[in-house]
Amino acid sequence: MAFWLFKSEPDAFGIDDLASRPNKTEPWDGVRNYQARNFLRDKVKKGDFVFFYHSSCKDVGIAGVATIVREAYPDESQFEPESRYYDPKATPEAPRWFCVDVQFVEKFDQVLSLQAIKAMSEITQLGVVKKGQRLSVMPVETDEWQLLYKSATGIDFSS
DNA sequence: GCCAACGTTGGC
DNA sequence: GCCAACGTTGGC
Repeated sequence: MAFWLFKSEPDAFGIDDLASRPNKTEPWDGVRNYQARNFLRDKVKKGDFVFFYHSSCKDVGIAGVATIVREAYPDESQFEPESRYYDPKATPEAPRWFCVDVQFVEKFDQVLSLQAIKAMSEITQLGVVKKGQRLSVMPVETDEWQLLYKSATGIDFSS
């Protein structure tokens, strides 16, 4: 079991949107960066946990937790010419982009802000605090997950 | 809206 | 394979 951080712009799709979906589940599609794609395709497994991060908005930071309920499968939007995620070089026989399904677990009472995360001296590996890491899908070290979760909720994380 | 930091593209 | 130009990301 592993831990991840997924970024999304809440104006487009935020944690409240995930919570209101049928089964509180939604495909995490539209990832169009190869390094992030490789994580999704090869490393993200069913049962893994995800910090749902809100970017480019008023309250930037970790908004809550989700879990992986379906592992990598081809992202349909790459085949749809009208989609903003359309990729003319991708075919169903040779898909280039993948998605996973995520399910809502919990929303934090308040967003664990980027500012607060940066202020935690123990958090040194997380991509959002490191210079030049703008992946939309990134791994989270287990010990840093525990610290961040405790900081956000006041309780120890347990699956 | 600014702009730094990346990633991708394409000519050579 | 290099690298300049261009597009995108994302905090501020």
